[in-house]
Amino acid sequence: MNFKDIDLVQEPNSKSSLRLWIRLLKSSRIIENKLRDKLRREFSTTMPRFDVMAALFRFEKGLKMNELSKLLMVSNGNVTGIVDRLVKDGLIVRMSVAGDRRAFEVRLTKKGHQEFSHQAQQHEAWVDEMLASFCEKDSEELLQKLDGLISALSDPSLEVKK
Amino acid sequence: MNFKDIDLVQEPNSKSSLRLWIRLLKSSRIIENKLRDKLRREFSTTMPRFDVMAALFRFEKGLKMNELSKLLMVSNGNVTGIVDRLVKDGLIVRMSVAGDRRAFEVRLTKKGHQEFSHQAQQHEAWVDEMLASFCEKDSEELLQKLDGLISALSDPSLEVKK
DNA sequence: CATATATAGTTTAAGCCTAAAGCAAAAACC
DNA sequence: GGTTTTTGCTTTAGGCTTAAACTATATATG
Repeated sequence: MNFKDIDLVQEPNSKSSLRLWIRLLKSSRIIENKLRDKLRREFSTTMPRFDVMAALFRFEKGLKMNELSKLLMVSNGNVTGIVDRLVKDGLIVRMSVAGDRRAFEVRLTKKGHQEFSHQAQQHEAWVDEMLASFCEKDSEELLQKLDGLISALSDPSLEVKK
Repeated sequence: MNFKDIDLVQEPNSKSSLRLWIRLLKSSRIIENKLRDKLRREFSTTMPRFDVMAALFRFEKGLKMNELSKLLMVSNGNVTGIVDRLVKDGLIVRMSVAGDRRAFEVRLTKKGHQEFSHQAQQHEAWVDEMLASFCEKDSEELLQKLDGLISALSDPSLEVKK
């Protein structure tokens, strides 16, 4: 992908909601694409793997599969596959939960913890490099606006009718 | 997916760049998930299909495969598959380009145009419904900040080193 | 002109992702 | 206690996505 051509994209004169959504999608796609590229080149890993490990890094005691899937906002079955591969690579482990023979706790292994610590540091540096110039100016405001957006989106009273 | 549980997600105290990126990703995931759901339920279609048709709707004269992939910021091979399926469904056509036997122009068929017009109207209404309450307040500012972000991201001088 | 390089697009392998169906265990109900 | 419903997770089928390899055509270069 060549990111120099992105400015070919020009939005039509639509309502502000739609324009907002298109910008939102575009900015996160740009960042996502760059990060994916870096993760692959530098660490031979992917965003979904990184995301799972990040969640487990934060919740040291471990997470159940369904907690993981809620946290990452992806489907249940999706998590199964990613976790399978991380287990195969010795980066995480499934542990049975006392009192519930259906459930698993997933945790980082020592190797996984080490590997992720290193990756996370670089990852943060990349994000910083990408956003630094923007963040000097007015990141705090954008941050707050996005928070407002997120809570508006999560407000059940506004839930799009099922 | 149950969107009522999204507020379980709480970010750690990290640098503002990282926090900004996480929020950005989260807000677009919420919207993306809701729209995917609606598109599937109402029109039995997907976001990638919708995106391709939207691009072709805007560029009535048609687009070449590589133009499409730049516009949508996805890989070349990805577009091939989506276009294949849309062609099979009679919604778009591949037309040969005079003077270049490698290239194709892709265009909406009459059926595709009709179908998309209808979908686009609903799509805009959904986005509006989701974002309306937020947009009344301060969408214009957020819009401009995202534009600033996008141009900062697209600035080659800041390009993350290959 | 002949060769080299670049461009347009497809194919492939592997992973990501969803919805829906399925399985087993737990919880609720009667 | 026995039945029903719910919950936790996996499997499946099908589509999405990428990077890399590949084919064919076009362009540049000597």
